[in-house]
Amino acid sequence: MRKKPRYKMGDLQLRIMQVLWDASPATVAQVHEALGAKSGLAYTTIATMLRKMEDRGLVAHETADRRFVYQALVSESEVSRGMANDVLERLFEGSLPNLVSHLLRSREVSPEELDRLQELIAQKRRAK
Amino acid sequence: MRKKPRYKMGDLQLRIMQVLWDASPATVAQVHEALGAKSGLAYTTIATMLRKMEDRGLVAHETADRRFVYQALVSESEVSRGMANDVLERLFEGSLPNLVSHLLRSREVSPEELDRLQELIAQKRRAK
DNA sequence: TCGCCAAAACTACCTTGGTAGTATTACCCT
DNA sequence: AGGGTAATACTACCAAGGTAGTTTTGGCGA
Repeated sequence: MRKKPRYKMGDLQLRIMQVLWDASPATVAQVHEALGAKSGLAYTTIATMLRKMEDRGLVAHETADRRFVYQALVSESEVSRGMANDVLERLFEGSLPNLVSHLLRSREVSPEELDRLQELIAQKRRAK
Repeated sequence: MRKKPRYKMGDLQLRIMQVLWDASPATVAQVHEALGAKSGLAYTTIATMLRKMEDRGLVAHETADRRFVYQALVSESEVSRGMANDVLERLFEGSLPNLVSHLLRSREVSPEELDRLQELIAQKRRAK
């Protein structure tokens, strides 16, 4: 059986996933294109990475027209949840307020963001 | 010169840092003790790891009484900030509300936590 | 049919984290 | 002084992420 693919991944892998998340099935060339511009990575680097990611169950490919078309197997949502929860557990004792408190102290937060946060809380409260 | 130590670290490294954060200067044995109980790691594993971490500038040691006494060089705060901001930037476009929204949807949040969150927002608003 | 070309396959190498065995050292006790 | 012992130093390995060159393959156009 397919084991749960670890949401944990490196930087390049995440960048690749992001490409796949918004340009759903994509060829190696397309992924390379989407990243390569600024990153200056070789085509083969992307191809190798995609193959490794397929081994880990993060993506899958099918062949079309003699070239591989890759597709994400894990959703952005799962990965985000995984990584966010990970930080939460590893550093903030699983407490969302602890995390938020830290972040409010250490970064700029616009009034609009505060509004949105407040709205989110209120909403959650209502949903309870 | 000593370059900015990357807050990014693996699991064991973080666990070791956590020990150092709350038992400030500690010998290898003490760190091992603090972790070893459940983890079953070899003494030398901890020693090796600490040496590697010293190379990366995460910790420093001095010798006392023929053994190394280690001390964290980066604060929990810095590391937390670093890792939290990292997730924020990499996955939530740097938007705290996006992160919170995601987390509120994907995990249990007690009423007390909601209270605390609300309080944090209000407080931040006042401080503005 | 033959060769070119693009894409995939294979191979290789480096770094870092993790894990630990073995060797060395140095102090202290008898 | 000699030996034991506890700590560090050294060495080795493995896995995964990252990076990319080289080889193979297969289809297509001349």
